[in-house]
Amino acid sequence: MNDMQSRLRGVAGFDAWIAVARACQLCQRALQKELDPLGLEVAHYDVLANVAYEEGVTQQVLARRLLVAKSNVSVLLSTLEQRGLVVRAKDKADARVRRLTLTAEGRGLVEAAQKRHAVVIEAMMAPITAQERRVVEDAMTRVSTALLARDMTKA
Amino acid sequence: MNDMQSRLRGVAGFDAWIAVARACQLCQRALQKELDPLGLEVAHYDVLANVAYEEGVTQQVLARRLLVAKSNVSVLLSTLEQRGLVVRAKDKADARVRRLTLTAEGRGLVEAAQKRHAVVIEAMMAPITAQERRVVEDAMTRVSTALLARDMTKA
DNA sequence: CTCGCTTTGTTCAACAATGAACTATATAGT
DNA sequence: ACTATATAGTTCATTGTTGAACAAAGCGAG
Repeated sequence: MNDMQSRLRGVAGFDAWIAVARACQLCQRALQKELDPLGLEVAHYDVLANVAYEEGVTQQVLARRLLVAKSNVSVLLSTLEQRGLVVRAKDKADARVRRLTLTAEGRGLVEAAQKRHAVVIEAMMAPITAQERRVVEDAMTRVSTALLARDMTKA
Repeated sequence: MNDMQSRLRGVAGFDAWIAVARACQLCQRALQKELDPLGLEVAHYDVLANVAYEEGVTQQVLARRLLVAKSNVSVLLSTLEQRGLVVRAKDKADARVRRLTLTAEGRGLVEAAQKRHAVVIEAMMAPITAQERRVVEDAMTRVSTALLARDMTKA
């Protein structure tokens, strides 16, 4: 799916999709490279950035947002907690849920990471006009909706 | 990077990019689900589809196209060869390279898979106009170029 | 109250992808 | 020719991600 000139040439939108998938893959790598000096994996950064955005978020919500398995979130958070970047606090109302917050160190790191993330985004979006960005965002949002609507995403 | 409402709100193009990444992730899942009945992983399908497109392609070229490690291509092909879908033939001119071709069974399978792939692409692209598709393809191509140009992708 | 059913999070075994080290062939410079 | 360097492919140890099974806590209907 990443690829490729693999050819479904007849299918409308195929070439467009290949371009999207390719750009995505390359962006992932670029971001990883940018985060390397911070000793941060993209997966860890994703978690931190989301906790930064919404302090007190739960792991389930995080998993759904990031589109990763909740077991994975659990493991990622164990690491981040051990590194002293995140705190898992028991919710008072519901003893099942853990509310996630950043430590001061975590906040510092995520801010540094976001600066680097911004560099990547700006560099790769530079050749795209504001209008194009709007079209892309709009179109991709509808693609996601279409995929979710048909429930093409889960067993 | 997949995510998220994680917020670099100030950065132009960030939201657009999030939409792209999310759509990508969802598409990946949708395709996998569609290929499940054929007993085919997306990674294997990617390889088969590329060999179908260019018979006689080499593993290195394949790896570069698919943006995966060549060691991975090697393993994937071992599996596919054992399943009788692909043949690795020694090149006569250069004894290092293996030329890849599909068996009759491989061709049959990849055609079936492509039909299913087409279903996914068509479903998700349905709500996007032809003009939008052009904009998206064009924009994403430039994004890839920008990322490659700065060599933001490799150590 | 309590018997099911759902939800949150964890653990674990299986597996897929990676980078590094390696073999073997080929090519270029002297 | 001869060494050095580059390329094609494989192998292997490591790592990240997943799904299934699980424990613990809440919820809802009788």
